[in-house]
Amino acid sequence: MTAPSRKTGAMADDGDDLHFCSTCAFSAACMQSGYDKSHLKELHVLVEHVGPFKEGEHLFREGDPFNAIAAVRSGTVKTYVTDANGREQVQGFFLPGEIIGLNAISHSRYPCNAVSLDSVLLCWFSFPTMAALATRMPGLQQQLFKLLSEDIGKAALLSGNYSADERTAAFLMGLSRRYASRGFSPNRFLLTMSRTDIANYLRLASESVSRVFRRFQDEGLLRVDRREIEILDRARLEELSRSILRE
Amino acid sequence: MTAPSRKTGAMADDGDDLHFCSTCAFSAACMQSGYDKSHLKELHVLVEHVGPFKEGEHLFREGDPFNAIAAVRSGTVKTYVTDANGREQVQGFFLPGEIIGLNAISHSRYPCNAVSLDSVLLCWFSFPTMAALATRMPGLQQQLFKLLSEDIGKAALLSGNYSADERTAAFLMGLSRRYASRGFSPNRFLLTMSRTDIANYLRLASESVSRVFRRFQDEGLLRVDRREIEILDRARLEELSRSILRE
DNA sequence: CGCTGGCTTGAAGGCTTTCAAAGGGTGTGG
DNA sequence: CCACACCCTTTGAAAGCCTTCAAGCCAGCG
Repeated sequence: MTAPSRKTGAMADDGDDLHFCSTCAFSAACMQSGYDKSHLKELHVLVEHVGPFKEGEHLFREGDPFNAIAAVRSGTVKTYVTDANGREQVQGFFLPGEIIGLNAISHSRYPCNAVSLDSVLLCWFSFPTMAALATRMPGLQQQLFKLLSEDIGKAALLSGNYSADERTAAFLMGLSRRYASRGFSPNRFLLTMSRTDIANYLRLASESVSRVFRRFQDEGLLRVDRREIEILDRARLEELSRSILRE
Repeated sequence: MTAPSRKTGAMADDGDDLHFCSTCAFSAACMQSGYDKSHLKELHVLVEHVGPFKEGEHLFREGDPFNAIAAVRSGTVKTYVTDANGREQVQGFFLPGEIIGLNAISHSRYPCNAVSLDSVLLCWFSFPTMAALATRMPGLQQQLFKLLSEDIGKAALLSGNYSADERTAAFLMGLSRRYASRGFSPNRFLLTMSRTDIANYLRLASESVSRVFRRFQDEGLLRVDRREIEILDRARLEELSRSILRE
């Protein structure tokens, strides 16, 4: 699967008039044959390219009226809620090609905050428009069902009572796989989030994340230099994360 | 919202030829006006009533080919997976009117086991058929999106690092509300699952569940007699579960 | 050069688990 | 109808893992 023709500059990799970014979660629905150009065009027309958002800028906040889902085009997005004690609970990190806002469909408002961790570009899809189009494009409907269903499973993953080691390993292997599927190295990547963010996501104290990283490094599983990660013993990390990722 | 006409006997409360059980999660899509009888009939025709399943009987197992979702008509269903260490991880309990199998849509196979905790009757919906019908019934499509989206949120609820007290309180208040919405007493109900099941769901040791129940009783929050629960201090339990249930 | 904020490291404490054993229903067989 | 066994549940005590608290470290930056 080769990338579509690209433009250069800040708004790059947004595909041309009749093609979508190859990394987008909707690409399967868009690029498959069987639909005529008019359908493709309809889907394309409902996309609104927005950004760039600067680091720390919010894409939406809890309680904002919901009307659209978003595909990350570049950068990383963190979603989170603030609990009764004022503590931040990170719900997820979204890499390019991944979809934000699916958990808002059942409400009329976004149930969480979304903030950019670096420079972020988005494709914004009006959800009512997309749902209407889905009634005429079974492939699109199917893709939406699939994305929604996947997120149910993802949310269940970290709910187990796993050890700090298992959680951390699963987090790293998860990132590794997702980067790999975008064509990046699975064994060397940069963490775009802080230790605190990772800890809030894994439901650990940030000190615990530090300690696990340190120990993983001492045991030769990986190399950590600030936010730079290198996987050294993939097999062992897979083993540790097996119970969470269910391969 | 009154119940539809009912029959007596084992297969009771399945509605008549043109009405669905009023407690079913699809009732909103079915009973709303705006659809003519033929649509209702189509939806009704794709339903297959099955059961009763006896306690401990499996509705499906992890790895079984997926082709249908199910609405619980009566009884309680538990879904679970077995992790790498052979430990059971309970994913959820499903009361009458609730839908099982939504997390299977993204796979071709069920990603978990489903077992009945008591005598269970089901409405079985062929998912391909339902999806096809949804392209002609926007209300049905919307309802499916909504149910899927809700489940994402539900799965995220218990993933926080909450205390045993908060988890237990949230579990009880959650059950209370769900029973209440079905027309049962919110303050007195029977637990259909064992302490072990509750513990596996809440990610606690079963001993911890016992201890919390005991302490809640000593503090006058509730009365526990084996599987019989009576809520005595609803305000305090709501308070405890607030951070999980988010109001 | 010193400040700031994120990260790391150490030690003490707490909540939950684990291990162990007793209690109490339920069902079966005598 | 009673006795016994089985299993779920409850209770107690010790251990473990992670958190909390506290302080030091390091890179980036004004």
